[in-house]
Amino acid sequence: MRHHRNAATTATGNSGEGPVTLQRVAEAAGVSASTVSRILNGTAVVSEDKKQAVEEAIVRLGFVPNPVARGLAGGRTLSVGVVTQSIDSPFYGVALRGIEDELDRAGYSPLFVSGHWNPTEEARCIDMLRSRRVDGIIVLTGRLSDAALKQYAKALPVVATGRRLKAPNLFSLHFDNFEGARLATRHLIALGHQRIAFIAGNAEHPDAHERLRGYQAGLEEAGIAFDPGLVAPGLFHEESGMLAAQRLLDTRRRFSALFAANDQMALGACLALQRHSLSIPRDVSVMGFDNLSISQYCLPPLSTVSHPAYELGRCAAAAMLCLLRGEKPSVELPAPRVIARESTAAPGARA
Amino acid sequence: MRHHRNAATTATGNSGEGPVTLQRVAEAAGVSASTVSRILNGTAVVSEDKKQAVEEAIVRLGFVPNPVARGLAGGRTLSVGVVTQSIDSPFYGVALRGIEDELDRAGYSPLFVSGHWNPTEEARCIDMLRSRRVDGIIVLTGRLSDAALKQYAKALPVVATGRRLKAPNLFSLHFDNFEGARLATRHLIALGHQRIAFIAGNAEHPDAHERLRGYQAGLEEAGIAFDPGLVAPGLFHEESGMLAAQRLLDTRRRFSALFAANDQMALGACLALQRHSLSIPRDVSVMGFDNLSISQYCLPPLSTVSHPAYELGRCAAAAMLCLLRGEKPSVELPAPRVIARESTAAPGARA
DNA sequence: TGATAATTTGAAAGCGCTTTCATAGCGGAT
DNA sequence: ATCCGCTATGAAAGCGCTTTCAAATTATCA
Repeated sequence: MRHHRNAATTATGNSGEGPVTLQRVAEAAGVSASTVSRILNGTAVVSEDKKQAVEEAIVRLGFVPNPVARGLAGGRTLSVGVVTQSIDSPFYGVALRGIEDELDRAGYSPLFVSGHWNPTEEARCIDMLRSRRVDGIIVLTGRLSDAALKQYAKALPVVATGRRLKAPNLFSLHFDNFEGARLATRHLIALGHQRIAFIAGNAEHPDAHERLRGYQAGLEEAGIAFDPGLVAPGLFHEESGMLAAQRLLDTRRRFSALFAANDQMALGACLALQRHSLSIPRDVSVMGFDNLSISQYCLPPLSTVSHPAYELGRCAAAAMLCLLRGEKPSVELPAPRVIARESTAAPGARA
Repeated sequence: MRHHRNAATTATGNSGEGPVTLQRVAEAAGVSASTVSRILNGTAVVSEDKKQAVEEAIVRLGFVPNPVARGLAGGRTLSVGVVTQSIDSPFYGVALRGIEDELDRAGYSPLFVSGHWNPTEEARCIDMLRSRRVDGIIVLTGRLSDAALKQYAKALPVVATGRRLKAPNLFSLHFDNFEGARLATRHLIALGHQRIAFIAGNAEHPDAHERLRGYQAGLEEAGIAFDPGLVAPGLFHEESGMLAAQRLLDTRRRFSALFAANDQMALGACLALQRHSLSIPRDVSVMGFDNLSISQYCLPPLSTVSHPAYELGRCAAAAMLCLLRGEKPSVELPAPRVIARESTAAPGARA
């Protein structure tokens, strides 16, 4: 098992043999390793001439600090751990991209791990990230307790989405699901709908509850009585949306509009509706939540609530960078907004 | 900037102060660090009694080897780099999940980076992964040259998808896009279609060309002349599919079926068709490629060609694990298969 | 039984970097 | 000139592990 050589070596094909280490840079510049390190990290004042010499040597040799060694030595690894729930989630995937982009601009790289909405697994992921010496951790929603998060924040900066939480070294980013759902409901009501069914999300999901409440609030402010028989539970994925719509239809309760707690379930619901020869939006208006990119291309294009995943990721990463710099983050998420497309319309003949 | 403590420490809350290091395990077991290391890695024979003692100590202290230190010392980091093209791709996202699952079973963790279909960026990603001391690299398709990949394989095991390539320490996994596209075309022809339009993929994309060829081959074997006017270029995403279909429609060339080089473009095309008041499949049959999970929920559910992303990821990871063990991988991808759903049917009145 | 080879084991070096700690150099005050 | 307090710099220790190297132990053979 031989040490493999520094990446920079093969990449840039520098002259000398062996990897380009900080030590070699030091020799080339005629200074000590400590000095080079100090220049690299800005941890101390170094005379201008040495600084010049070192910087020149770094460029000439194509030196790239080894993050592994840095990590071991107790320094920063320039990497931040990201706990997502499922690497292939259409919603969070976009958020990951936002994180990636933002982090990249600062020279950091993300380490993605999936917790699968399982607190135990999420904790395991975080331990793993810590053992890999990440500089900070971004937790995209998930089911970890707030207390656990606060605990982690004692050891390294944490940014969490999907909650409102205040603690030292911890920043949380919350999207207003309640307001979004209320807006969506209001939109449906404004179109003239009175009987609006709701497909709820996974009960353990933090967002799910808020969206349900938003729906109820929307109903209430219009003076429409909340009918529990008009809400069906779902699991936030297409199939569950289809099943839920099915069930709703089976109860023979009438409704002219259907609001699903996310786009994926809305899509599934559309299929169920179509199977029952119900046309959208003529017979039933359908509204989703999240504004997945796919939603604008389905038939009919889905009305939904914007939930800026990319921005969410970017903001989370930006907040992390602030924390890492020791500053107090002050980023904020855009407010929810209804995106009216063709799946919603005024109630037609059949209501 | 103080060394933060080993993850295992806070996680398991062990008794002694400070992180649980290999050294501490050695002391607890009354042996030297070397011996513990040897047991951990199986690099030498150790007497049964010491082995017992060490294993007991490991469990008791909750010791978890520090991958960073391991990496530095030249050992394995138990991590493999994965170059994907875009972290939020609906197709590759699923592949990532396959990789994650398979790697996890062997105690490895993936490091995902995105190359964005840009060779320079991909190369940069790989350098980054190498500097982080990954044990191997999985490249999901991409535009890196075969030569570059072979070069990388000299330094560490490489598994690449989307190509046929043989080299020492390098394994490639290829899905038969040609055959898949031929099958799809054949399916359309079997339904009775004669004028089949095609929306091609990104020309620089390796898969795109094969799929086009498969389409042509399908036509040819049925004795249908290939009409270049019936193929429109696309970019593998929804919008480009919509635009391409638009353009096809604008040429006023008649076609009773439309085959898109992937599902995303097929979805976009469906929207364009619908905008022209063309019904699917009554007026035009639409066929996609990839079998994204969303495709079974769109309206109408999309006929497509299975392209097992999850399996692709799993196989790639399994192959990597073989390479890492010094074995020769022998995994193989399932053959393409047509998934007939409701977007394709025999040509109707209007053809 | 003594000598030699084959084992197991520990000490120590090293991976590439950061960070103390100590020293050399410096200007300013006396 | 002399002493003091600074600042810039280098030497060296250390992060947690692997791996050589050599010593210690045991087995093997004449």
